[in-house]
Amino acid sequence: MNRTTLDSKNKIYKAALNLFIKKGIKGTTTREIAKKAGIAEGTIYIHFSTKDAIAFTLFTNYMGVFRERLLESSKNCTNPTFKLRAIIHAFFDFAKDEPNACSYIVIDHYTELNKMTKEKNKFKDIFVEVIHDGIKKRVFRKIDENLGSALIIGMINRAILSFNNGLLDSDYDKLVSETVNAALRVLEKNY
Amino acid sequence: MNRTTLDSKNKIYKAALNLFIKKGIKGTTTREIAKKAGIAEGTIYIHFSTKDAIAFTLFTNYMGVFRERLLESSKNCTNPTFKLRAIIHAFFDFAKDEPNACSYIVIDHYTELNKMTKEKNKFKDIFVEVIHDGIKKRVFRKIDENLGSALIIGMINRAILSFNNGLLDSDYDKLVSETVNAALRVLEKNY
Amino acid sequence: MNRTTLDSKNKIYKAALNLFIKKGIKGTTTREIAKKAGIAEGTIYIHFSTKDAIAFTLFTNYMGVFRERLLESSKNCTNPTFKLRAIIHAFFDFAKDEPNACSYIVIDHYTELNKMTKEKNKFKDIFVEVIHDGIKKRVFRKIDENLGSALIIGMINRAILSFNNGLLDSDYDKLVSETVNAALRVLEKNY
Amino acid sequence: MNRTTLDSKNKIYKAALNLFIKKGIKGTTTREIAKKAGIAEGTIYIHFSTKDAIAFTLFTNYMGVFRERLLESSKNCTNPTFKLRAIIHAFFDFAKDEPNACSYIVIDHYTELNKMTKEKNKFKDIFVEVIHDGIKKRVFRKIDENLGSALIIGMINRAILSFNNGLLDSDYDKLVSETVNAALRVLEKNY
DNA sequence: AATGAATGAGGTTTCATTCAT
DNA sequence: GATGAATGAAACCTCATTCAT
Repeated sequence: MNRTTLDSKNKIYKAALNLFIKKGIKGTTTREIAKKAGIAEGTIYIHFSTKDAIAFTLFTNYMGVFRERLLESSKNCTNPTFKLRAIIHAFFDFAKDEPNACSYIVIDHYTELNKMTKEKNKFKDIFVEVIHDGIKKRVFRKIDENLGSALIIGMINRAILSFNNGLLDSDYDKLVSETVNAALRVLEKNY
Repeated sequence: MNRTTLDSKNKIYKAALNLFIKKGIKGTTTREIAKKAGIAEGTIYIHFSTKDAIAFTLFTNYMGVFRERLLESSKNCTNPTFKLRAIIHAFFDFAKDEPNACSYIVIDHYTELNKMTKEKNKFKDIFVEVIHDGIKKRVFRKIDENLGSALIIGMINRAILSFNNGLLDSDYDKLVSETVNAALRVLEKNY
Repeated sequence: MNRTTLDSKNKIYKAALNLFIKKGIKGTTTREIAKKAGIAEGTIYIHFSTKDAIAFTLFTNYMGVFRERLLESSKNCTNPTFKLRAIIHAFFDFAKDEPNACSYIVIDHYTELNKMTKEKNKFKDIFVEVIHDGIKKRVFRKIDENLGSALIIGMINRAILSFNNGLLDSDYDKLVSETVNAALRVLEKNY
Repeated sequence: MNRTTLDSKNKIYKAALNLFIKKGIKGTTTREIAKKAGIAEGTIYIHFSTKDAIAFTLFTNYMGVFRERLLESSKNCTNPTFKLRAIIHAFFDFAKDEPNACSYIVIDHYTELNKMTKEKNKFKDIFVEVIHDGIKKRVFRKIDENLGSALIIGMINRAILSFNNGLLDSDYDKLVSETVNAALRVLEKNY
């Protein structure tokens, strides 16, 4: 792949992501994508077989990046509390660095993306494992690990969503530490 | 409105809701709605001006019902802890009684519904008020009330979502009490 | 199916057939069909699922009619010579009554229609059977029946094609009798 | 023209001919031609101005070759019967040596090629002349020469088509001699 | 009120052709 | 000459909405 190819492809990715999170996948037209990307409509089909293929590839690629960042962030922690904190920080960092991608794969597009991906919530297992480990090490209280993950992920999601919508007064760092705090309150024994 | 009218209208509501939560609003065609409702496509336009009007009315109506149920459930509680517990129970009850409506207005369709309603999260204020009251009464710790609401609502949402997707082992009552427990851990002082 | 439906559908059939024989199936656009039929482009898709479905249905329907006319024409003949004559007459009659249909299913569109129909040349068997019978009855000379059919059908096809293109001076009746004569020369013993 | 040019051009001819007879001219894309020829799509336009120019040139070139072979085969025959036999043999030989070209110019693509060539059936005159001569020499019976040509050409076409489609049991030599026999039965006086 | 065929604007996709490299 | 990404006109098809019955 040469420079030009990458350029066009990336322009499409960027434009499509932008539009998908604002108007949904179905709600975004190829004409809009092309216009926003500054290319011809036909060019889309050099790089992708269908409009949905853009949506799918965006999802898959960013989910991969997201997972890696979560895993990377916590790989050196042995203490479950630190590990959980690291993952939550990484989650918020991703939301800050790649707000569109984060909205797209995590926050908003549940229904439309459900049709595309069989392995739903492909990052949930990372939380499950941390919680599992924390329980085994008696740092976390006994709780269904899947429920624990759901509660923590739900808090993070909604916190980011509310922040992005300007509904929160806190600054971002405060938001993160408060969410970590809340997560530990939910999970830790001595609370 | 006579019997027949109501019948047709209700059939449309039911069919549309069903399809909207599965395929999204944009992803659902009027033909599909008519077919599922067992009526002709043209009949839809006797009762609604546009397809989006169905989506909007569904949202508004159910949001009204939902709000009422949350408010009704807690109107006799003075203790913030009991009040919060009551609201969460009402939330889960609504999700059980009207799973489609609940998915539609609360859980899934953030992006598509955003376009329709300016007053986002029209039930969030109920949580905000309870938390505000709890803090004033020194039952809950000091926390940005909007953040607190976001965390609690996020947990509930994701818990219901996970349950509906068959990802949790717990039975429903256990799920509810665990979620209440988690919410109180997040908010109460003595945790 | 009410009047209107039939009207639209028939208009589409007629327009499409007309264009298909002139420009080919691939060479005919849905826009042209709609325009010639005097309907909206979208209307086509109420009655047919795809453009190719029109082509296929046209082929199947007319091939059915054509076969029936060949069979009907010869059902009362026992003498193979008479039978063959009757079938050839029926062939030419069809070409005269329904020149477009005849062109479409028999004469021109070999390549395009091949893709649509597995049972190629669905009328060849009628010729094969007559020849088979004629050989058994010692009226026709021994010849591979499939080759015999091919030769006769080939002559008829090309005769009609040449006539339609204005390349022949003969009037139609002369053309038919000459072709019958040629067919019998090819097949009969005493020639 | 150097070696390379010829190579590319010939690759295009070969690939295009192959695809045209299978899928039609309209049904074949330049991308397919390029792929089958093992060249880039743009290269086509170095050698040909349009896709249709390939189709037209293929037709014209092969028609020239075909005519020459028919003429060459019979140039030393004075006897009309021998001459006709020679031409039919040459026809079948061409169909054997260049099956794709033969399919393309003679057998299949009547409709699509009609648009390209004004002098239709550019080889028909060869048959007309032989028949004319045969009639004059009282070897052939009186028959409209154009009709006679149509009948003979129709038989040959259909015989080859049936053979190529595997519908005939005869071997090729038998097929040829049977067709010659049939042609003479149609034309010769003493039949 | 109910129907469902018809509409036509607009969506997705294809493809012959161009052009910078 | 050769490449293949880019173009954009035009193809096929969809679908919310209308309207005659």
